[in-house]
Amino acid sequence: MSVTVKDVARVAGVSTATVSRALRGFETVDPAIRQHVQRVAERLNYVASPAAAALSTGRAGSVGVITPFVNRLAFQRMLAGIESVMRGTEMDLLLYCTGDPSDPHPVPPRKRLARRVDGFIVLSLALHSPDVEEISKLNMPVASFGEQGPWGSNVQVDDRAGANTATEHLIEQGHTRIALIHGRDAHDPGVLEHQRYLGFREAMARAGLPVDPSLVIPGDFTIAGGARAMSILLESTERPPTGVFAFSDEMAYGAIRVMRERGLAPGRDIAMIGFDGHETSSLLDLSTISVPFEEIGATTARKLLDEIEGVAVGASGVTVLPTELTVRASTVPHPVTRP
Amino acid sequence: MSVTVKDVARVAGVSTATVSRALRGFETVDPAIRQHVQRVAERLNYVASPAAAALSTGRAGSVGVITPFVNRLAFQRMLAGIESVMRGTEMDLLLYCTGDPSDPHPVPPRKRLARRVDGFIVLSLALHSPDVEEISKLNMPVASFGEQGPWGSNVQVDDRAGANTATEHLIEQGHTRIALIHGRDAHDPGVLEHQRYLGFREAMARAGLPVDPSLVIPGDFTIAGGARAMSILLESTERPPTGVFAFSDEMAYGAIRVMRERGLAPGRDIAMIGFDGHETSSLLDLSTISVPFEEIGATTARKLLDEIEGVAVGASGVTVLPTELTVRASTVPHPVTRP
DNA sequence: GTGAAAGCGCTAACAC
DNA sequence: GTGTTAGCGCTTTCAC
Repeated sequence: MSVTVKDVARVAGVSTATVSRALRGFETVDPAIRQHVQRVAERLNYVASPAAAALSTGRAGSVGVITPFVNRLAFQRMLAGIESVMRGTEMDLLLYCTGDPSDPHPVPPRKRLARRVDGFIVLSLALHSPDVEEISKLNMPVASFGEQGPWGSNVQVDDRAGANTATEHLIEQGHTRIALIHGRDAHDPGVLEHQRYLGFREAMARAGLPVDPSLVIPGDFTIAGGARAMSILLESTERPPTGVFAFSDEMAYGAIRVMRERGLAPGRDIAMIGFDGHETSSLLDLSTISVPFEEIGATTARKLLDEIEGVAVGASGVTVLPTELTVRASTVPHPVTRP
Repeated sequence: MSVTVKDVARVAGVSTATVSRALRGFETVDPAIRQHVQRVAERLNYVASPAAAALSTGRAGSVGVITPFVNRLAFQRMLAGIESVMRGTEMDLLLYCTGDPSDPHPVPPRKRLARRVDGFIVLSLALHSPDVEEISKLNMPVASFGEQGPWGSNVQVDDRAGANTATEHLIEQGHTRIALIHGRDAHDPGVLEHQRYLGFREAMARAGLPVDPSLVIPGDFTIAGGARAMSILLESTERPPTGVFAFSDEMAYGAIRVMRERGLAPGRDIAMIGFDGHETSSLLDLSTISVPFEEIGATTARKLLDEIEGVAVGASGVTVLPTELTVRASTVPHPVTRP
């Protein structure tokens, strides 16, 4: 079918073993021969079959990225970071979408994941999701972003502190009636966003402010969901909030849209702060907690590679990356002449 | 190391061939035996080694997505579409970033791509890029979005018509001094955006309007690039344009940011229209040409699968997806009471 | 330093 | 229908 080691060996006048060694740059090969073999391989346009190599070595030569969502800005930014690291590697990048609660996965994850890769990068999977269990059963190198699972390597941001800061910021601006747009089940301790919820509650408690349950609305982490949440806040609440903290910039976008549709201006009528720090948020003058997602992706990827290489067997530990409060006009309407 | 066909065969009391056939649901296996084998495999937690299967069948069991950029909204949306199709498949999804002019790829693409996948989804690669050549040399199933390469299956949007419509829209609003923020080399016929450029020129010509070269600025398809372009338009031009057409929403975002920083409002002071129709554009009241990227991704993926299955050998042809003009306040400032 | 040969785990002829 | 057997293309002992 295509050119194999044998062909290269024959043409180069050496054994297949030597070809294999030469092409992988082993020191134990006579430099002259190595060069010769490489040249022949080049000329023959030889590329080793990854499948055969994988079968023989037991290493797949690739890593898998597992995430519940591909259509979120945070994912895109993490993927960019991962890609930038993997690019310098010989390894392939596989993408697995799973854990999306709305998808009753037809193919059981284990079957998809096992044996195909040398390790996994797990992004933002809920801790108690069945997939997490499957993955850890696979007993392979794993590096994750989000809550630390039953594996060693993990990257986090201090969601709790970030949420705390965001809430404090609203409080400092004089708001006492603060609404929360969370994702799905912020109250559930097994869920990623729970940390943010804790941070929110803490800040409120510290300021002696009550958390009005009718002001805590799910927004599904999407723009549309954020819009729905804001509609609820504006309609079905007798007394609307004066400040809103959304657990993601995207939900804040939706909320802002709804506000505008009703002639309300973020920052002037209702203060709004998001979480994520996406680039588009600066255009909307949205205050937010900036999260270094690109760096998160890159760091997670590097950790996984270390684990695979055996550099950090078992655990390269937890890395906590900082978040940062970015203040814009949606919380602090500055007196800029804005025609 | 782990459980293999042999183990299953031994436990089930049949041959490895039967195991293989049973597990893949062949009709030629006694239903009772098939069930039995499946049960045993299940109990043993057996998962076939993809590497071995690939080596044996000559099929990799995966498809590769090739794109020059991962950090663009358009890519994310196409990827979401691709993923939604691949999810229903047994195939893996590999991601290759290449063709980014700023990256002197250290690993030659051919070596990365050959033999690893059963086919490629090629997104937005410039026609004359070396990668395109490499890919077609590989002689594998390919489905692409963008300009039609030397392969059969292709998905496009009518960029020319879209750009035409956008430009016409500005002209209809009474603009005669219209600036263009393109990506890199709109003049180069081998480049994707060239079609948009043609559409722009046509509309201008038809209206008898001149294309002022000093109003044609590259923006690199990024927010930052769009901002730079707008700065140039506002500063180094004696007479700024009254209307701006950006070849991507993202560049329009940057342009809008710069306008705002100078107290200018899109739609009121300068009309602005983008291209892509991303969700965030509605928040910025940005008029745009909406492109169905999710559908593009899904359609391209389906075409590739067809090619791989042999359903559409050689060429499933070209599919042109429609774009749509979305008018918002950045070009038609409606008299809405906007406090 | 290099070659011969035995796998890696699966599939596909071919024979029964 | 099912089993036997010969690979798929590479890597890797183990001799030399």
